[in-house]
Amino acid sequence: MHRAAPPTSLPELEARAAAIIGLSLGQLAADLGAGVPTELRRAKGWIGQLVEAALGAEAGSKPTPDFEALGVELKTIPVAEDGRPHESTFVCTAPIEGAFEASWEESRVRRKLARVLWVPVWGRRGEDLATRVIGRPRLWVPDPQEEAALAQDWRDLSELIVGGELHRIHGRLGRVLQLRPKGANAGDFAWMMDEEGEWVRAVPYGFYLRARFTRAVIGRRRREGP
DNA sequence: GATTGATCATAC
DNA sequence: GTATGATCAATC
Repeated sequence: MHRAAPPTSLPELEARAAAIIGLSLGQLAADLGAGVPTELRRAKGWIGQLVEAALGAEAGSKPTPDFEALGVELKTIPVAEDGRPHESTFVCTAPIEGAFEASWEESRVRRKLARVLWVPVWGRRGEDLATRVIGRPRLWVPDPQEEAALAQDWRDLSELIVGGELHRIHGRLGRVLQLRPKGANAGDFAWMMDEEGEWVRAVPYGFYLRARFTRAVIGRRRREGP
Protein backbone atom coordinates (compact mmCIF):
# COMPACT_ATOMS: atom_id res chain seq x y z
CA MET A 1 0.00 0.00 0.00
CA HIS A 2 1.31 3.41 -0.93
CA ARG A 3 1.96 5.62 2.07
CA ALA A 4 2.00 9.41 2.00
CA ALA A 5 4.99 11.23 3.49
CA PRO A 6 4.38 12.52 7.03
CA PRO A 7 2.75 15.95 7.15
CA THR A 8 5.09 18.65 8.42
CA SER A 9 2.51 20.86 10.05
CA LEU A 10 -0.88 20.67 11.69
CA PRO A 11 -2.59 22.68 8.93
CA GLU A 12 -1.13 20.31 6.38
CA LEU A 13 -2.48 17.31 8.27
CA GLU A 14 -5.91 18.91 8.59
CA ALA A 15 -5.93 19.78 4.90
CA ARG A 16 -5.13 16.20 3.99
CA ALA A 17 -7.85 14.90 6.27
CA ALA A 18 -10.32 17.35 4.78
CA ALA A 19 -9.36 16.26 1.29
CA ILE A 20 -10.56 12.70 1.83
CA ILE A 21 -13.98 13.63 3.24
CA GLY A 22 -16.68 11.91 1.25
CA LEU A 23 -14.41 9.33 -0.30
CA SER A 24 -15.50 5.75 -0.04
CA LEU A 25 -13.02 3.31 1.44
CA GLY A 26 -13.02 1.57 -1.93
CA GLN A 27 -11.91 4.77 -3.66
CA LEU A 28 -9.33 5.50 -1.00
CA ALA A 29 -7.93 1.99 -1.19
CA ALA A 30 -7.73 2.20 -4.97
CA ASP A 31 -5.88 5.52 -4.74
CA LEU A 32 -3.35 3.87 -2.45
CA GLY A 33 -3.06 0.74 -4.54
CA ALA A 34 -4.51 -1.41 -1.78
CA GLY A 35 -6.99 -4.25 -1.89
CA VAL A 36 -10.19 -4.28 0.13
CA PRO A 37 -10.74 -7.16 2.58
CA THR A 38 -13.98 -9.07 2.14
CA GLU A 39 -14.79 -9.12 5.82
CA LEU A 40 -13.69 -6.85 8.61
CA ARG A 41 -13.81 -9.72 11.07
CA ARG A 42 -10.52 -10.91 9.64
CA ALA A 43 -9.09 -7.42 9.19
CA LYS A 44 -10.25 -5.39 12.17
CA GLY A 45 -7.53 -2.81 11.94
CA TRP A 46 -7.73 -2.30 8.21
CA ILE A 47 -9.70 0.93 8.18
CA GLY A 48 -7.35 2.53 10.66
CA GLN A 49 -4.32 1.43 8.70
CA LEU A 50 -5.80 2.64 5.43
CA VAL A 51 -6.42 6.13 6.81
CA GLU A 52 -2.96 6.14 8.39
CA ALA A 53 -1.42 5.50 5.00
CA ALA A 54 -3.59 8.13 3.32
CA LEU A 55 -2.64 10.84 5.80
CA GLY A 56 1.02 9.88 6.14
CA ALA A 57 1.10 8.48 9.66
CA GLU A 58 4.22 6.57 10.61
CA ALA A 59 3.77 2.84 10.20
CA GLY A 60 4.82 0.26 12.69
CA SER A 61 4.24 -0.55 16.30
CA LYS A 62 6.06 2.24 18.06
CA PRO A 63 4.50 3.53 21.27
CA THR A 64 4.59 7.06 19.89
CA PRO A 65 1.88 9.27 18.41
CA ASP A 66 0.91 8.50 14.84
CA PHE A 67 2.13 11.92 13.77
CA GLU A 68 5.14 12.11 16.00
CA ALA A 69 6.38 15.52 14.95
CA LEU A 70 2.94 17.02 15.51
CA GLY A 71 2.06 15.13 18.66
CA VAL A 72 -1.19 13.95 17.12
CA GLU A 73 -2.82 10.56 17.52
CA LEU A 74 -5.08 9.28 14.74
CA LYS A 75 -8.28 7.40 15.55
CA THR A 76 -10.82 6.19 13.06
CA ILE A 77 -14.27 5.68 14.53
CA PRO A 78 -17.16 3.80 12.94
CA VAL A 79 -20.31 5.92 13.07
CA ALA A 80 -23.95 5.61 12.09
CA GLU A 81 -25.66 8.03 9.73
CA ASP A 82 -26.50 10.32 12.63
CA GLY A 83 -22.84 10.48 13.58
CA ARG A 84 -23.08 8.34 16.69
CA PRO A 85 -20.18 5.96 17.27
CA HIS A 86 -20.89 2.26 16.94
CA GLU A 87 -17.97 1.24 19.10
CA SER A 88 -15.78 2.05 22.05
CA THR A 89 -12.26 3.22 21.30
CA PHE A 90 -9.15 1.38 22.41
CA VAL A 91 -6.63 3.71 24.04
CA CYS A 92 -3.76 1.61 25.35
CA THR A 93 -3.02 -1.43 27.41
CA ALA A 94 -3.33 -1.17 31.16
CA PRO A 95 -0.16 -1.03 33.22
CA ILE A 96 0.73 -4.18 35.07
CA GLU A 97 2.54 -4.38 38.38
CA GLY A 98 6.16 -3.52 37.79
CA ALA A 99 5.32 -1.01 35.10
CA PHE A 100 2.57 0.98 36.71
CA GLU A 101 2.33 4.69 36.29
CA ALA A 102 2.45 6.86 39.36
CA SER A 103 0.28 9.69 38.18
CA TRP A 104 -2.32 10.67 35.65
CA GLU A 105 0.04 13.31 34.34
CA GLU A 106 2.57 10.65 33.36
CA SER A 107 0.07 8.09 32.19
CA ARG A 108 -0.06 6.66 28.73
CA VAL A 109 -3.78 7.34 28.61
CA ARG A 110 -3.18 11.05 29.01
CA ARG A 111 -0.35 11.11 26.51
CA LYS A 112 -2.36 9.16 23.98
CA LEU A 113 -5.34 11.46 24.27
CA ALA A 114 -3.48 14.78 24.44
CA ARG A 115 -4.33 15.52 20.81
CA VAL A 116 -6.45 13.20 18.73
CA LEU A 117 -7.54 13.53 15.13
CA TRP A 118 -10.85 11.66 14.94
CA VAL A 119 -11.80 10.43 11.50
CA PRO A 120 -15.39 9.16 11.47
CA VAL A 121 -16.27 6.46 8.98
CA TRP A 122 -19.90 6.04 8.03
CA GLY A 123 -21.15 2.53 7.82
CA ARG A 124 -23.37 -0.16 9.21
CA ARG A 125 -22.13 -3.30 10.86
CA GLY A 126 -21.61 -5.92 8.22
CA GLU A 127 -21.73 -3.39 5.43
CA ASP A 128 -19.37 -3.87 2.52
CA LEU A 129 -16.12 -2.11 3.40
CA ALA A 130 -15.71 -0.51 -0.01
CA THR A 131 -18.95 1.47 0.28
CA ARG A 132 -18.26 3.00 3.69
CA VAL A 133 -17.51 6.70 3.54
CA ILE A 134 -14.96 8.95 5.23
CA GLY A 135 -16.51 11.69 7.34
CA ARG A 136 -15.44 15.10 8.57
CA PRO A 137 -12.35 14.93 10.80
CA ARG A 138 -12.20 16.57 14.22
CA LEU A 139 -9.02 17.54 15.99
CA TRP A 140 -9.70 17.07 19.67
CA VAL A 141 -7.82 18.39 22.67
CA PRO A 142 -9.58 17.42 25.91
CA ASP A 143 -11.11 20.41 27.64
CA PRO A 144 -10.68 20.74 31.43
CA GLN A 145 -13.94 18.96 32.18
CA GLU A 146 -13.15 16.07 29.88
CA GLU A 147 -9.66 15.76 31.25
CA ALA A 148 -10.97 15.78 34.82
CA ALA A 149 -13.38 12.97 34.02
CA LEU A 150 -10.67 10.96 32.33
CA ALA A 151 -8.27 11.54 35.19
CA GLN A 152 -10.74 10.43 37.81
CA ASP A 153 -11.61 7.22 35.99
CA TRP A 154 -7.96 6.54 35.31
CA ARG A 155 -7.10 6.92 38.99
CA ASP A 156 -10.00 4.76 40.16
CA LEU A 157 -9.25 2.01 37.67
CA SER A 158 -5.48 2.13 38.12
CA GLU A 159 -5.97 1.77 41.86
CA LEU A 160 -7.61 -1.60 41.32
CA ILE A 161 -4.67 -2.82 39.30
CA VAL A 162 -1.98 -1.44 41.57
CA GLY A 163 -3.85 -2.74 44.62
CA GLY A 164 -4.19 -6.16 43.06
CA GLU A 165 -7.97 -6.10 43.28
CA LEU A 166 -8.21 -7.88 39.99
CA HIS A 167 -11.48 -9.65 40.77
CA ARG A 168 -13.17 -6.26 41.04
CA ILE A 169 -12.21 -5.23 37.51
CA HIS A 170 -14.94 -5.37 34.91
CA GLY A 171 -16.24 -3.32 32.02
CA ARG A 172 -19.04 -1.63 33.92
CA LEU A 173 -16.65 0.56 35.90
CA GLY A 174 -15.78 4.06 34.74
CA ARG A 175 -17.91 6.89 33.42
CA VAL A 176 -15.86 7.72 30.36
CA LEU A 177 -12.97 5.28 30.54
CA GLN A 178 -13.27 1.55 31.11
CA LEU A 179 -11.03 -1.48 31.53
CA ARG A 180 -11.78 -4.40 29.25
CA PRO A 181 -9.83 -7.43 28.11
CA LYS A 182 -7.30 -6.71 25.40
CA GLY A 183 -5.68 -9.88 24.27
CA ALA A 184 -5.43 -12.36 21.46
CA ASN A 185 -8.12 -14.57 22.97
CA ALA A 186 -9.41 -15.98 26.25
CA GLY A 187 -6.24 -18.01 26.65
CA ASP A 188 -4.12 -14.91 26.65
CA PHE A 189 -2.81 -13.86 30.03
CA ALA A 190 -0.48 -11.55 31.86
CA TRP A 191 1.24 -11.99 35.19
CA MET A 192 -0.21 -9.56 37.68
CA MET A 193 -0.01 -9.15 41.41
CA ASP A 194 -3.06 -9.87 43.54
CA GLU A 195 -4.07 -8.37 46.88
CA GLU A 196 -1.77 -10.72 48.78
CA GLY A 197 1.15 -9.77 46.61
CA GLU A 198 1.14 -13.10 44.82
CA TRP A 199 1.78 -13.28 41.11
CA VAL A 200 -1.24 -14.62 39.34
CA ARG A 201 -2.31 -15.17 35.77
CA ALA A 202 -4.86 -12.58 34.74
CA VAL A 203 -6.36 -11.41 31.49
CA PRO A 204 -4.49 -8.48 29.98
CA TYR A 205 -6.57 -5.33 30.18
CA GLY A 206 -6.80 -2.27 28.03
CA PHE A 207 -8.25 1.18 28.58
CA TYR A 208 -11.14 2.05 26.29
CA LEU A 209 -13.15 5.22 25.78
CA ARG A 210 -16.85 4.63 26.14
CA ALA A 211 -18.83 5.24 22.96
CA ARG A 212 -21.06 7.82 24.63
CA PHE A 213 -17.98 9.84 25.61
CA THR A 214 -16.60 9.69 22.10
CA ARG A 215 -19.99 10.72 20.83
CA ALA A 216 -19.89 13.84 22.97
CA VAL A 217 -16.33 14.57 21.91
CA ILE A 218 -16.88 14.37 18.18
CA GLY A 219 -20.30 15.95 18.47
CA ARG A 220 -19.03 19.21 19.90
CA ARG A 221 -20.43 22.07 17.85
CA ARG A 222 -21.50 19.68 15.15
CA ARG A 223 -23.56 21.37 12.45
CA GLU A 224 -23.26 18.92 9.61
CA GLY A 225 -22.87 15.23 8.97
CA PRO A 226 -19.81 13.38 10.23
C1' DG B 1 -29.93 -1.42 20.48
C1' DA B 2 -26.22 -0.84 23.72
C1' DT B 3 -22.72 -2.92 26.28
C1' DT B 4 -19.23 -6.16 27.97
C1' DG B 5 -16.07 -9.70 27.41
C1' DA B 6 -13.68 -12.00 23.60
C1' DT B 7 -11.27 -11.89 19.49
C1' DC B 8 -8.49 -10.96 14.80
C1' DA B 9 -4.44 -9.17 11.89
C1' DT B 10 0.19 -7.27 11.43
C1' DA B 11 5.00 -5.30 12.67
C1' DC B 12 9.03 -5.99 15.18
C1' DG C 1 5.50 -11.22 23.78
C1' DT C 2 4.45 -6.25 23.11
C1' DA C 3 3.21 -2.85 20.44
C1' DT C 4 0.09 -1.13 16.66
C1' DG C 5 -4.86 -1.03 14.46
C1' DA C 6 -9.65 -2.08 16.24
C1' DT C 7 -14.46 -4.90 15.76
C1' DC C 8 -16.99 -9.19 16.83
C1' DA C 9 -20.55 -11.59 19.13
C1' DA C 10 -22.94 -13.04 23.18
C1' DT C 11 -25.65 -11.03 26.47
C1' DC C 12 -27.92 -7.43 28.92
